[in-house]
Amino acid sequence: MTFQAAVLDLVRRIPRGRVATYGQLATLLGRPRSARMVGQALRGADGALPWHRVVNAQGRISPRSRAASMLTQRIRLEQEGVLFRRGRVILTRFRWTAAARQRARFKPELL
DNA sequence: GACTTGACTAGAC
DNA sequence: AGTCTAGCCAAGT
Repeated sequence: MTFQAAVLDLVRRIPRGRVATYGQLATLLGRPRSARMVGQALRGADGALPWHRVVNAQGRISPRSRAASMLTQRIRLEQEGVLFRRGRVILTRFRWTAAARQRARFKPELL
C-alpha cells in the first residue's frame, strides 16, 4: 500500500459536511511530516474522490495553479453545509475528528 | 546523484 | 492579521 493509495482511501472516508487538513490526514497515516505529500497525492484525484473536503491548517482552500478548482471546492463544501467565516472553513465546527466520528455513530443526523 | 518543485506547517516578527 | 523562514519529502528533471 503506497502512501498515495492510503491517502486516497482515507479521504474517501471523510463524510459529507466535514473537512480534514493535509497535516491531519498525514498524522492519521502515521507520517506527521508528510502534509505536502497529501496534497501531492490529491493532485490526480478523479471525480469520485471527495478531494474538496481537504483544506489547509488555517481552514483555507490551498492555492493552486488553476483558480477555477478553488472556486469549485468552496461551492461543493457550501453545498454540503460547511460554513466559512472570513474565507476560512470554521474548523472548530466542521473538522473531521474522532469525536465527530463517535457522534456520527451514535447520532448520524449530527453529521 | 544533485537540484527543483510544490493542493504544507509551525513559529517568529 | 499578514508576511517570512526553515524544515519537510516524494517526484520529476
